[in-house]
Amino acid sequence: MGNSEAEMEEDETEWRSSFVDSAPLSPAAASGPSLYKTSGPTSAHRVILHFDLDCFYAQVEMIRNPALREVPLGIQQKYIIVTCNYVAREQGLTKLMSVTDAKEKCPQLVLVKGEDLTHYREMSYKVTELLMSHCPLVERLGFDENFIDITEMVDRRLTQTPDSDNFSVKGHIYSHVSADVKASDYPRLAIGSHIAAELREAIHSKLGLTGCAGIAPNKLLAKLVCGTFKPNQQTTLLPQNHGDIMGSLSSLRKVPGVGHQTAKRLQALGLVSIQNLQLFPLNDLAREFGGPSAQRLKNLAMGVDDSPVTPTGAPQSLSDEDSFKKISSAKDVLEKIQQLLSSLVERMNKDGRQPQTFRLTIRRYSATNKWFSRESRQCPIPNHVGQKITSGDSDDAVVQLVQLAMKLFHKMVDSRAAFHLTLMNVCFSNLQSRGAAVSGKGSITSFFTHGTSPGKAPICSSQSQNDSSQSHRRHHQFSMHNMVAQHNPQMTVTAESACSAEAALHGSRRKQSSVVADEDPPLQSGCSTARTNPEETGNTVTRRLPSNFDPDVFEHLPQDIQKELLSPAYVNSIPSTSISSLSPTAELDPSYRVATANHHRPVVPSASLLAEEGRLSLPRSPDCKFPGNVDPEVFSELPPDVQKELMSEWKQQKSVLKTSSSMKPGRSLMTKDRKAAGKGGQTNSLLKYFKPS
DNA sequence: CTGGGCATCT
DNA sequence: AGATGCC
Repeated sequence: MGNSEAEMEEDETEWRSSFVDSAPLSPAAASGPSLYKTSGPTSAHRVILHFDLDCFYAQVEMIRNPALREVPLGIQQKYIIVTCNYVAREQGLTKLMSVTDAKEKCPQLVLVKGEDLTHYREMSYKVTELLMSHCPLVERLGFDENFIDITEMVDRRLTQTPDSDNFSVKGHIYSHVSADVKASDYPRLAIGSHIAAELREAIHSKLGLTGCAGIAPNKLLAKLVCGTFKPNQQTTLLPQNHGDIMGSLSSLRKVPGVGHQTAKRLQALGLVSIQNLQLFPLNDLAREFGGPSAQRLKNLAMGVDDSPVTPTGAPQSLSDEDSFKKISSAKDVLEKIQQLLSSLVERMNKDGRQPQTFRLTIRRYSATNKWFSRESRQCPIPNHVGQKITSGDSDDAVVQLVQLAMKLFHKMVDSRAAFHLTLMNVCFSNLQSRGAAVSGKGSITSFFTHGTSPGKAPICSSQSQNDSSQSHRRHHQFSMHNMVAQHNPQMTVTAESACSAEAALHGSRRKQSSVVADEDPPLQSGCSTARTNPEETGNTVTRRLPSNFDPDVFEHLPQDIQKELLSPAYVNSIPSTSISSLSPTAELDPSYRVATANHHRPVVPSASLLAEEGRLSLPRSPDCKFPGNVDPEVFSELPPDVQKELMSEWKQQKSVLKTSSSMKPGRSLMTKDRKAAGKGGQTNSLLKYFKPS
């Protein structure tokens, strides 16, 4: 593809505007041209980083035991080497090699079992948080990769960098010799490369990990270019080489987003190479994949990827699984479930959120398709069981969950007949934060579960870290010191970093353009929300309030209730009548974005309080339905304990036994409000994934 | 002798 | 619930 730079850029712009989603361009693209249109075509583009840690599991193990650095090391899961260090790679080892093959190639190979992901998971989240402390738009991809949208950070630096003659590009430049490239022609990529270098250095100095970075205008290209120099190096992709890097891929399967199945279907159409797909008529492609998927595939082949960097919150599900040669007795099933649940419940408890749904997955043995065909069944978790998880009554919780799991198991497997399982998985999902609101239409019916354990969900207030220049140091008692200080004694991390990371999460599901508005004043017209949303121009309390909120009521609440109402999960669950820009100082201010309860009744205190007072707010729960012969009025007069018991029994009948008699016509459970409740509730507790233990 | 997670879409 | 995809 001999496209000149300008042509290539034009091409991509036209592709974008002519099809794909008609969504507006990225915030920077929308706000950029007015500020930077003289700086060339690249100004309208995002700057995206992709980070990929080098042989991540092996690095973690080498940190835990430095002696391993000098030997060929493989991380073993069952019979597979999932990754290995570079000493081992020099001897021909690769990822996902069987232990047999690996030992053959490298008899002195040292193996460490890596089936327990705890340490990797913890370190993984430390990396994500460290990145977030510099820039809130971080999206995780697996445990060892992160995307970062640094567009706004770049733009900010650009305005502060008067001297465009001193630009340089850090690290490699794809298919160029750095000296041949005039960095000032690509000021934003050049700045991006410096930010990438700084972030890599931060990860190295504070966490002791090395990794690669790719700098490009979208996630696809950033990921592809990231891998061109390994390990522990970084590469910037210039616009005139977009076509080159796509063309360099040896098969369509190398395109992120094209998996085994998609590659097979493409091959059935005669498409094997990138160019095959680029030239294939969209209509024909759409016949096979449907319009949207076809468009996406073609775009990918062209190196076009408009998908945003979507900040990853706390995980939406926690699961634990084990594979094995054979389980074929009910007793073994029960023991395996118990073992899996014990560890999962512990993790869930540390998370702090309360799971509403439980799922059991199995894989049956079959000579054909051995690693395929998983089956699962799921059901709601009775509230009193969920509370045992949250409250730390783990043993009891496990006992009851095992019962649930066995019921689900028997829905899939007739244990009177012979069976042969090779995998079991237990999963908690529909995770509900303490303080998360369950909203009916228009009103917010909230009930707070939990009550104590203040350390679990710290409410953070802070300001965002400036990306380079000035700093307003403000120290809060925060958890990041322990977290980062494990093996590197001299490092210090200010509380603001961690807090800004947390603050970023508050806005994680917000429109991207509104997320970054930190304390740097120079960013006047750069922030599109400041212009478009009049709510954002004012900082007074009342402007932040939803219209049905009464400030007087709020003021008279106990302080901890106020805190609950201000918690991010609760705030985020509000239908966003006002989208706040993420002002870090606003985070400090208790009056920052106040949530409201339905003001027809008093502001709802915590569920524990309600329960103690004997007023369980049952009818407000959307997935709760009375059997037809129960009078709600009568029910409400029952003692809370009895209410709870009845409720969970009904729920269990409906979901597990699935007897049609107890299933009332009308709405099925768990269908609405998924988004509001689920998404909004999760951000509150991501922090726990960043804390030690 | 092909892990153990996670997410999204349908 | 399952399929598919990412690591």
